[in-house]
This record gives sequence, C-alpha cells and structure tokens, in this order.
Amino acid sequence: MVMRGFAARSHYLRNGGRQITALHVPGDFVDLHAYLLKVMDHGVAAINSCEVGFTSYDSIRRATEQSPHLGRLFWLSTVIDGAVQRAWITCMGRLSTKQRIAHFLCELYLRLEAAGIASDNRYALPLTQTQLGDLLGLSVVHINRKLQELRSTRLVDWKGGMVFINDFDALAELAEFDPTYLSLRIEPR
Amino acid sequence: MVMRGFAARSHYLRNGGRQITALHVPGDFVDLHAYLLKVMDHGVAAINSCEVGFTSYDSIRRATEQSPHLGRLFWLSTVIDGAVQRAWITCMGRLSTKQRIAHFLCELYLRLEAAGIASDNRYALPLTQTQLGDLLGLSVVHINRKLQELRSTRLVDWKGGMVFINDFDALAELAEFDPTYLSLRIEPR
DNA sequence: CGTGTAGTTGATAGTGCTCAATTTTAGTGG
DNA sequence: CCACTAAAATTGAGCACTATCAACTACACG
Repeated sequence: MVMRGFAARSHYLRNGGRQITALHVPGDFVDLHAYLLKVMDHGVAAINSCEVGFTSYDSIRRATEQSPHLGRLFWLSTVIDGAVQRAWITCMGRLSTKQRIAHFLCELYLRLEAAGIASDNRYALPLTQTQLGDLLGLSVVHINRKLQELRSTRLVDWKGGMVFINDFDALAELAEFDPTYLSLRIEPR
Repeated sequence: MVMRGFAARSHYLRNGGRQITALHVPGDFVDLHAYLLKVMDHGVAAINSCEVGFTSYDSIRRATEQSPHLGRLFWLSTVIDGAVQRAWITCMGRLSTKQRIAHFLCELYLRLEAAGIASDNRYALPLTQTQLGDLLGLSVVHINRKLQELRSTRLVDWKGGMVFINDFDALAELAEFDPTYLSLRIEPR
C-alpha cells in the first residue's frame, strides 16, 4: 500500500515505448491483484519518493476468511481500480487530447481529496510531461502544446509541480467527467 | 453470466460517440462488478442474440461467505477482467492500428478457445466493423482500411463473421501479444 | 559555472477523421 | 427463385490531429 508518494503501473514495448496503465496515490492498495494473479506481466514503480506498507498474502487470506466484510472491501478496491481503467479506456479511445488531460486532472483531484491530501482545488502532481504522455498515450511534444492551450483557457494551471483547478465544474464539463466511476461518497462540493 | 453470444460494456459520449470497454463472451461473469459497485455509470448490451444466466446477489454473498475459495474465484474473475482492461489501455495508447486489431484478434481467440468455443485457429466473430471501431477507439473507415492491409499480409482473414488465423505466432509477434495477462492455463500449442 | 533534466519551439511527415458516394451482403416478402 | 430493402463494407478526397526530429531555453543542483 502506498502511504506517501505516487506509483505507476506500466507496460513496456519493444520500441522502448511505455504505457502507464494505473497511477497509485497514497491510500491505494497497489498489489491486491497480485494476491490472486500469480503471474504479473507488468511492473509497478515509484514515480517520486514513496513510503509504502507491506502485508503478507497469508494475512490477507486470513482476514478475508475470518471477516467476509473485509474480504468484500479488498475485492471492492480492485473493482474500483477496474472502473478507473474503463474510464481511461474511454478517455483514450474517444476524447480529444485536451479532454484527456482535463479528465485526468479532475479524476486525480477527487481521488487525492478523498485520500485527504488535496483540497481547495489544488494539489501536488509530481509528474513530468513525459510521464503524463506515457499515461495518456501521447507524445511529450503534443502534451506540451495541448497543456498550453488548456492553461490558456484559465480553467486550470499546472506549474512547479502544483495543479490549480480554477473552475472544477467547467473543467469537468470540458472533459465530460462524471465522477460516478470513482465510487466516492457523494458530498456537496 | 453469458451462456451464448457476445455482450459489450460501453460508455456513450455527448457527441454520440461510443467506446466499448469490455467484450464478454460465453462463460464470462458479466456483472460481478455491480455486486460491489452499487452505482454503474455505463451499460451492458448484447452484441448478437445472447443466452444469459442470472443469480441473485444474495446467493453470491452466501456463497462467498460459506466458501472462501469460491469467493476468491469470483474475485479472481473480476481481477482478470482488470488485467484485460490494462492490456487494452496499452493497446490503445501505444500500438499502431494494425497491431491493435491483431492484438484483439489474438486475445479473443485464446479466450474463446479457453471457453471451448474456438479451435483450429478459427472462430465466429459477430462484430461489425463499426463495433470493432468503437472497441478500439477508431473510425469505421480507418478500421476498414487497416483491416484490408492486415488481410493482405495473409496472417489472418475475417469474412462472413468468421476469423481465420493463418499464423497465430506471427500475428502475436506483430501485435506484441503476450497472453500472460489472460491467466489461462499454459498448454502446449 | 558546468551539467543534466524538464520544458518549449519549429518544421515536416504520417496517421486518422469526416463527409459523401458507391458497392456488397444479408434478410425479407412475393 | 427473384425483386426489394436495409445494413454493412468499401472507396476517394480533403483536412485535422499527432508523431518525430532537432534544436533551444529554463531551471535545479553540485
């Protein structure tokens, strides 16, 4: 489990290309999948300096057997990861570059807010533009240009590793972002 | 659970666009996610004429509580779905159109073979090119053209709703397809 | 002050989309 | 068995989007 910092799950390709398939933030159980999938075909790496916690598979097994409720929570955690991945698939397949970036920034804000490490429409985002490209399936150059366009709308800013969302609702509207898939408790914003 | 036929999980966008985020084939538990996620933000629809089985959430809950092993199998099922989605993300982000199509055809062959409804490198694929486009995040026209190029390589054919894989290994090589993520039993091919 | 990484820019070549038309296929009823 | 119809597949043309390559700038660090 990630306690502090960001971690990325990624695939590497023959030509040196890379695709990040999941971004894990503090509070995320990173490798519950691996508890069930004996063979993993990809790697998880820290994005920045991370603090992580470990548990033995044995203790997870015992916990799930002794407490079905806890078992369901673990299961739920992986199911939500799946919902996030489906949202990413839709982003990558059908949204414009600007929408993809906006969608990602919206998603991450809500996830970090839920984790208690973001508020006031701002958060630290320790990614390089190259990493954002690997995450969204785009080249750095293109990310850079579309990011400039996005900044010029004044809806959002990202500099010095900090994201400032000036108008969350408008940004979400732009990205067709619907937070339902994150399964967060619905609270008045 | 799908007993016969294909079903697709998809998101719809404002502009009428559609993205298929998962394709379910016979033997797939389609809505285990929904057992845990009380709110779903997308739909599941039959692709062709389907035969489906139903179970109550109650009986799933009872089964998982009485038999942790069965519970782990259900969980595993959703985790494998997640692995497939991650593979799709990589496809959509970093593979060429021809590779994406080839990757999809390879994946589906192995899944159908495991379900016992495909063998001899051939299977029935009841999708239109439009649906394949919605699945891979591409336009019909583009799908059509790249499909022709793929056919011209003689590695694979697809006509009359039947796919014929003439050289699975070469097709997999082209698509950088590694079946690990499907978590199928490894059998000599 | 040198060094390396990240960010930015311009130019060019692919890649993929849209629109619109045409051909083929499958299914229907006579 | 044939005519009719709707859906699916195919084609061409033009344009928009995105990648690549190659510089160049900004910034942090020792």
